[in-house]
Amino acid sequence: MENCNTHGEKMSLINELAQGRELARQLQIHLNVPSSSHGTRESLVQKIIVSYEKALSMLNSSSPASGGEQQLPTGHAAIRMIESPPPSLNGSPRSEDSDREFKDQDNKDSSRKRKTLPRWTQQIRITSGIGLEGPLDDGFSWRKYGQKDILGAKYPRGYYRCTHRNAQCCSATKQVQRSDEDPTVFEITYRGRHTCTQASTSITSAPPPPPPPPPQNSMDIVDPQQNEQQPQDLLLAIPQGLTVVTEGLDAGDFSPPFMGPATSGTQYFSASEQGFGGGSQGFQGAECEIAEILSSSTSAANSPAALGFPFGQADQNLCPNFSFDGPGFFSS
DNA sequence: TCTATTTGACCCAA
DNA sequence: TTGGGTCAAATAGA
Repeated sequence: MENCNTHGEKMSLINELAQGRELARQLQIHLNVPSSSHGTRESLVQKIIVSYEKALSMLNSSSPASGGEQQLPTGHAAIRMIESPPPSLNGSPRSEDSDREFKDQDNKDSSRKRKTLPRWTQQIRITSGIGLEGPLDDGFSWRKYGQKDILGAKYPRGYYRCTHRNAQCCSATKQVQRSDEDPTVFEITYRGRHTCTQASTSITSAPPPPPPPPPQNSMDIVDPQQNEQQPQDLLLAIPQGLTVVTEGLDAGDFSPPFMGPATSGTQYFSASEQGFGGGSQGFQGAECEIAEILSSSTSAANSPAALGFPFGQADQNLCPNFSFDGPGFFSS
């Protein structure tokens, strides 16, 4: 474990730096996109700063000796990364642990600790007519468990967890935050991975499409051309054409090079209704499996390769239909 | 009756 | 101390 921690720190550091670089690239791209919102740029700058500060903090205080816990001294969003440092190590016991541990018996290793789950973000832009009902439907059953106004954000953030949380101990959650700068853009932050089999079960009856994002470092690029869409209309009826951008921002355990530096820059998913229907099932099923694979690999895990692997393999072994390119995102 | 959503309160991390 | 994340009771809808 300690090794993992030490190694983990290193990885975290690397990830932070790589993330910073990625974000800088994104920013660069955004700067070249006239229609890119100011807010987006700012948020990128923020992320870059945070990222580098974290990296510096790690370096400064970094005596890996500190076994475990990757607390970031200066305390910013210490959050993120880390797949599953056992709660016990993670410290901060307290009533919380005693209480919750009890309740969250299922997800022991990811208890309710906020920072222990890997996170990654997708930005989804609704460009035209895909029905947007409730939370963006990514193929999984989510149950809303909360909503909160976020400081500085125009729109409240919705909190969702996997419907099968109890039944199948699935600890996946997601947060949906609509961009205040560009209401057509939804930032979806996924946490944890689906360990449930809902995908496979729901598949039998014609369900929806695909999935959440494989953690990966990519970009959040907004299609300039789509920018003209009107929020209201879009929200009511989104014809077809939804763009999804993922940022593996917080997936500390995922190595940046995952997608390959050159290509990772632009993970720009677009989906049409057609895309939804087709391949979605397989995708979905695969996704869940992937989640499992990831879970295991990440917890074991230190090797980026191991992380990248599942996708490539899953793609072929688990489900031929698995593809990021055609994943639908909203089902109706 | 069951399931999902809403919402106020609580707790934790920063 | 504050903001974010989660819980759980109340409520609504199927």
